[in-house]
Amino acid sequence: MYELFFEEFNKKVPLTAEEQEQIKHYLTPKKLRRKQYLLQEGDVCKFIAFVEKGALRAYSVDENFTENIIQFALEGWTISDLYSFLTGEPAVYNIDALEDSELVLISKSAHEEMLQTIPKYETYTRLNITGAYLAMQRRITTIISSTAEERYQDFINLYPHIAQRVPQHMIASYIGLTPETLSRIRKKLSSGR
Amino acid sequence: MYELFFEEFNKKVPLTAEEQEQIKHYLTPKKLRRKQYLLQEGDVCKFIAFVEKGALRAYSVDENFTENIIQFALEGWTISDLYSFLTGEPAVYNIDALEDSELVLISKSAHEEMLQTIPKYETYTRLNITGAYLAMQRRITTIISSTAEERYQDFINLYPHIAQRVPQHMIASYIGLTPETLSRIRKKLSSGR
DNA sequence: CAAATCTCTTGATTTAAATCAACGGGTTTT
DNA sequence: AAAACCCGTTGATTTAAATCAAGAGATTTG
Repeated sequence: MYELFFEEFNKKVPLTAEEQEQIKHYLTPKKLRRKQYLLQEGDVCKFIAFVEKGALRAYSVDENFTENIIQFALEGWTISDLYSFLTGEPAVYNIDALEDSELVLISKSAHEEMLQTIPKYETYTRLNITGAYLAMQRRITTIISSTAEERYQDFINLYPHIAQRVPQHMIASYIGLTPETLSRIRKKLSSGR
Repeated sequence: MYELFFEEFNKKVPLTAEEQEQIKHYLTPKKLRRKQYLLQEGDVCKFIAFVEKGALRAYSVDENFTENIIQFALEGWTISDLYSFLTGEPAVYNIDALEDSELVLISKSAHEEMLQTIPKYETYTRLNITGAYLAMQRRITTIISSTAEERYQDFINLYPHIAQRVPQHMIASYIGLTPETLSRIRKKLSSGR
């Protein structure tokens, strides 16, 4: 249990066996069926979820019932409405499972206690958030300065594994396009380039 | 010296007088004239800069010599090409001063040594990057799901002080518009709403 | 297994924003 | 103080992407 979680943790900050045991006590496993919610808009986000298996997404829904995909999380990734988690404000995102999934949950109290008592957990947290920040900065740069076609290419290069598992219209949303536009871009790319 | 830096630090993580002294040894002051570069694309970013006074921007320049503004930093904010700083890769951004500015620089070695030896510095770093991450997520959400007009309104609400000090065409770039489009949006907003 | 729901595609049309171009007022710069 | 540059505005035109609409396979669900 928690194999992948600790594999990823050790990649960032190597742990002794004892430290690993200590951290285990703060973790909670959770299984989620496809289409089940982990979090709904308006609820307070009470955990950070690490994906051991499966795939999730975070998204908002606007006035016209259009879904805006904010984030995907496959195996080895972490997902949460971090703003809600940190501030206690109601979540602005929904998070649900795109496939049957297995998660490792870190509750708010577990998170805070580990930050206070396990220095390596703070380092782990810092490295995680730093990585997420850099990925997001890249995403903004791409969105602001690239055409639709370039954005799609960039996405495919960066996340080929996501492209294979996730419906196309969600990818369209993630890169800020309508499904129709993405369909046409793909057609163009596949045919005469 | 370093008044604002420590004011902001203490807001996030309260320091004793001794800790403050200890940290001071790792800091370097730097003055920058308007239009001077702090960092040029291609150089390795060797510091994190905290703005005591003045205003800076980070931006890239594309094939058509168009500037893409990635970030503004006024008093109390931090600016850097974090990817370059952390990995040692050449910077993809330029950073220069929009006004005569006074900075506090933290070199890479100072940063790493403080992370190792001063737990409160790691906490400070974690909180900083977390805040930057949340701000960036908000920015992405706005860009992906809002019209040009909404993006501008959002910017004005969030950063009224930047809007007052920075040329309009840079704000246009920051929110992903051409200067002409922003000019027209402003006209529309100021007249008949 | 039939119905319902998803998902992607294609076509026609509209629309928001970019592009191209020119101008006038400011502000540096020399 | 003249020249050069920077900045915002406005107009005409183009273009990329959105919207509206319909249909055809897949897949899920009852």
